[in-house]
Amino acid sequence: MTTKKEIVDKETCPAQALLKMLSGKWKPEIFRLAVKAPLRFSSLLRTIEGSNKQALAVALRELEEVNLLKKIVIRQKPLHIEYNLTTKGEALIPIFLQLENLA
Amino acid sequence: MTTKKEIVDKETCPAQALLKMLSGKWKPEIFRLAVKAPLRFSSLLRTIEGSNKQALAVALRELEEVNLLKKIVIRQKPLHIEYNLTTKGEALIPIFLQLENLA
DNA sequence: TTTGGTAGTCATAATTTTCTGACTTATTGC
DNA sequence: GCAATAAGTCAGAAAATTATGACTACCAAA
Repeated sequence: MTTKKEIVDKETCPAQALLKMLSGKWKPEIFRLAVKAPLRFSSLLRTIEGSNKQALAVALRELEEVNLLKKIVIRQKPLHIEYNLTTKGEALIPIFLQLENLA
Repeated sequence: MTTKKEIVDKETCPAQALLKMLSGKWKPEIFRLAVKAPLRFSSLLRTIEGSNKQALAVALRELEEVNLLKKIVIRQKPLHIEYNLTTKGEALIPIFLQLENLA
């Protein structure tokens, strides 16, 4: 059974881990857009107002490192790269949706 | 029925709101400790290694502002102030616990 | 009305994050 | 090989966040 103990155990606390994974100015927004559709670097740059290449590159890399996004290289006319939610990323969606019901 | 649409709607996105409410160096840890027991300023200062008055004061005020903590003034021998989770704060616990099951 | 304890505030300094703009790599088609 | 396009990297500058240490507010008991 799951108890309050777990949320209180510093080393394992999953909430702290999640907050860390999604910390930073752009990661939440990138994750949110990834729920909608696969991401492309250049369109992300156009879509996310006020962002810049460096910011997005770092955020995408970090989201990849924590296994929320996966990078897919598509060898085509001009090089294409797509970022998709991983299984772990998808698993967050129903949890986040529950936040709807908070006052 | 709850759909992906909601997590994708920028203005209302509850996940973004939550991440914002708990952003910053100390807020996650303060929230975590508040799950265990009511908080007192001075003991928090002793407990959270590396923190300082300013940091904690700001974090506590912000957690209060978003209605995750409530402040209770206890008029006693020396002034006492307690911070407790609000109903909204309590409501987050079961949601956070589900994060246990993520890879 | 002074003392002692808790709970802070405030201005400034240090640190961390983020931004800007120039430069690099990779691939395809000519 | 050379140009064009996508996807970046990098160093230095700017901005935002966090830390430090001195100071203040409040209350109760003596």
